[in-house]
Amino acid sequence: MKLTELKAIKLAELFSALSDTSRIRIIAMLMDGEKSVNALAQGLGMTDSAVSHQLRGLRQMHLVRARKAGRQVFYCLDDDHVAKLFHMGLDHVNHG
Amino acid sequence: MKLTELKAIKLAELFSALSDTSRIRIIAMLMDGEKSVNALAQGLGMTDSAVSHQLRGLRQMHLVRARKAGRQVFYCLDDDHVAKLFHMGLDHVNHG
DNA sequence: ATAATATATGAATATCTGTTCATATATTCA
DNA sequence: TGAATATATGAACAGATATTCATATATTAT
Repeated sequence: MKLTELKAIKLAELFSALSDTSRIRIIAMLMDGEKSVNALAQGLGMTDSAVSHQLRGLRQMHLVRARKAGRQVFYCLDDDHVAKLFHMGLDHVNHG
Repeated sequence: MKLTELKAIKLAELFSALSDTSRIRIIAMLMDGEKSVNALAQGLGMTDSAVSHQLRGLRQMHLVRARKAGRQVFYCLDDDHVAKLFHMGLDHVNHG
């Protein structure tokens, strides 16, 4: 298959965004609907800061989207593309 | 979504396997059919050693499979699951 | 057996990555 | 305005990772 160097880099970046346990768990939580940074941090046993740092990367990859409400920021999955990728990955892991 | 810690780790490992430009390009080449280690190295401008190291990781993740023929080893994608993940990633990158 | 070839592997190194800690920004409340 | 809260950001450090180089293993050919 033909693949420009740029696309190869973009693809690697996309999968990199999913290549960490913390981010995987963030995305899994967001599948139940939007959550604030703190709610995510609480749910995952991480500091707000660590979660915020990770969300930045996910945002840049367009995997999550932010909505500001007062002083909170609620994050949700950017589109169902993300969930599809996630589930397809799970299928592979579950040895499908 | 509920996700055991083990599954989260497995998922992250799977996507990690796709999180590097070299491996992405290896997989892209293998979409055209099986290739020897040296053929991959030539095609990618990498050393045989570097490619071999990466193939080991891809093998352990069950993303590629090896077939030995004489002193050569031919690699191919393990199943079409891999190609599907790859293409779905491309869709996202191509902003679908 | 010896040489040559294809791949694999281990150690070393340079780079990248995730978390922490301190601090900044923004918003609400008193 | 000033205190409190939610999130973001930068620097620094520890741990992971990809490549290189040297070497090992396995197979074929002479």
